Amino acid sequence: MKRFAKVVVGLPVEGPFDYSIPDELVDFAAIGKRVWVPFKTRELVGYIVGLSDKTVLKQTRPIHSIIDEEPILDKELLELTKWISQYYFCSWGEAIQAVIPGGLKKGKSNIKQRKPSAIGQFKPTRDLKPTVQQDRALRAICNDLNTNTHHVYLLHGITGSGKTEVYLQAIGSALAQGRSSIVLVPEISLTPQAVERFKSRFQEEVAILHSRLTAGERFTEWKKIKEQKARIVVGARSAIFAPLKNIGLIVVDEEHENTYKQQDIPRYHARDVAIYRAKLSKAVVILGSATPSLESYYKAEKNIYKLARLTERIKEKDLPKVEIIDMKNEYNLKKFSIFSKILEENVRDILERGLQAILFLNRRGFSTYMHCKKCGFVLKCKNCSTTLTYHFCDKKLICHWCNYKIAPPHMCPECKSAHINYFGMGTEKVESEMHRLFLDTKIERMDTDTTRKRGSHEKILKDFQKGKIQLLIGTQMIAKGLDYPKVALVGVVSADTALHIPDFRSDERTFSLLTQVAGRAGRGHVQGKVIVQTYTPKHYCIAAASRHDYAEFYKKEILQRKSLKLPPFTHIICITVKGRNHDKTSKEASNFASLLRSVVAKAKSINKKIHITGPAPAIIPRLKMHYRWNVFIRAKDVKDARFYLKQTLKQCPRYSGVRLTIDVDPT
DNA sequence: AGCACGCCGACT
DNA sequence: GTCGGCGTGCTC
Repeated sequence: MKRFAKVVVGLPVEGPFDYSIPDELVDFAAIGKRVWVPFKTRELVGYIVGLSDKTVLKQTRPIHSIIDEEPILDKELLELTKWISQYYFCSWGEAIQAVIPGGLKKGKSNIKQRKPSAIGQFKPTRDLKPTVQQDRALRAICNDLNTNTHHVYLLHGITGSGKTEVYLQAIGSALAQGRSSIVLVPEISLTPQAVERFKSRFQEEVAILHSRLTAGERFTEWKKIKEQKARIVVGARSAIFAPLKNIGLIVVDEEHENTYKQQDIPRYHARDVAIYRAKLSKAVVILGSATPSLESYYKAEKNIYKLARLTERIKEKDLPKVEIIDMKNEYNLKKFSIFSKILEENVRDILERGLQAILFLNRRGFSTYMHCKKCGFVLKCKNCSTTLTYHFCDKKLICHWCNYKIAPPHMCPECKSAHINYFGMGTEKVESEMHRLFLDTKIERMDTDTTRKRGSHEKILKDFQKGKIQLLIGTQMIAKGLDYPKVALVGVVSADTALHIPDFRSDERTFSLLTQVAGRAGRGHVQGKVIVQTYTPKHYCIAAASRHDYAEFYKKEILQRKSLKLPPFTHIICITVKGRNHDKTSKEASNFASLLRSVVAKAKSINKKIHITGPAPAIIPRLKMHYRWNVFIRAKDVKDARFYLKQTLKQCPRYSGVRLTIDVDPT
């Protein structure tokens, strides 16, 4: 007779906790069900993760009630959440909270269901005849599906090479065997056009999950999946937790996107969770990208993943011509503008011809760096080669990785000119400058500020499609998914703003952003043109992107990562120390770092390669009245890094007035 | 996390 | 005298 239940709760406390099961509930208790339990002075929702006929405790409190008739979590999802809690340093209960729909966390057993709004009729489509390359990839994938073999495929395909058709046919094969599929897409590209391809092919079998669903809508989709009325799930990050049974295939589209990393607890990476979940159910994973992450491509090179390439564009259209403008030359023209002469002339020409243009700019004006307008030199850290950022409070340039500091120079260290200055600009500036230059043009800005309201995103795009907008200015979000035939020009106002973000992945992001942006021009019959403005035209990530050359970029970048001991050669864990008091926070951060160093030093007999850097101020050193300092651990094997961190956390005293947060594999 | 307990300073 | 500040400990 199982008289005790092991229960976890959605708080940052380790469990599980043992509760006794009252006689009248014994027959109904089951693993995966929610319960109401007394917890200290409160009553909380808990999750049963185990049943037992004994306990080591002298005294237990009873479960108050059992909420569910049927378990809401199966064995597989329980194992997955347990792994997440261990890997990402959160409690098991917190990991479970990420898996179930919002309303269920509050102990409700029935949420008012609502049908998601955009259900229309979808004209059925059939499989297209695959190209030779698509066919090669599909054969291998289907073979693994037939033999229940877990493999990860990296599908490296340039824009327009037909990755989606591969996904569709692989899903079809899985379905033919009665196995279900998950397709993860970045939130931003979950547009009606993208969803339509899946709905058209598989109709009612498809459930859609995204962040803009209301609680009722989400619950409707979740139930539909749980009751096996839909066996294909298309959704953003958290769709990886869809309650499907018998999963055969998981697709992670645009696998390099950092929106797959959740930025609050549990800080999981959906791509990595996907791979673990697939392992549990012997499923195939397809990671698709035109610009794969260094991590994934490296694993493909090492044969840990299988590489499948799509190098031909389906409609045989040429990739657009990319022109790089060296802004150093523009500066010598004396009169300074953020637009080069060539960009201005091209925009004018496009507008006169009645076509459309997109101007692209990365925001983040606040991380100011120093650069020389004459020779393009940018101040970097001598140890880490990350860009130094200017701090207004102590008037110094600081490295956010190792805390190296210098006073801002008055003269360029490279060319000795005095034209060295701070740099940073935003989309508003671009918009106002364009208004000044082209008075009667219909210009619209699209970024997180102008798309906060529900539906405004779609409205701007619709207006653009109808031609109500001639010139569209925006950030990341216009880089993806847009496919409008009248766009003949894409201008990148400053490739450098992305490049000089003080982060070791800034090169990678710049390359993929430029590659993606370049794919936006000339989708119709007009020949497209891309203009990229930069002070560093020779930088490999800009030069390689202009030639659409991933291999070239990868070759250079991977050497850099190797010499600096960065991913994929190491895993990083970032520990952030937060507190209200400036001195106390920095002091406790130092204390923590020293303790961590001593723990590692003591265990050095095993001679594992662990690198600890910091504390250094966080990129945003002061946020919401809290000071933030980072300590970084890097290790070849994450297990080692996790082990030493765990040891340190056990030993570390409760620092007064500060709080620690842990981010494994931060982005 | 969030709640109770406990130990010190400012006030009716 | 006691109200309330927040540092500390604990949750089956």
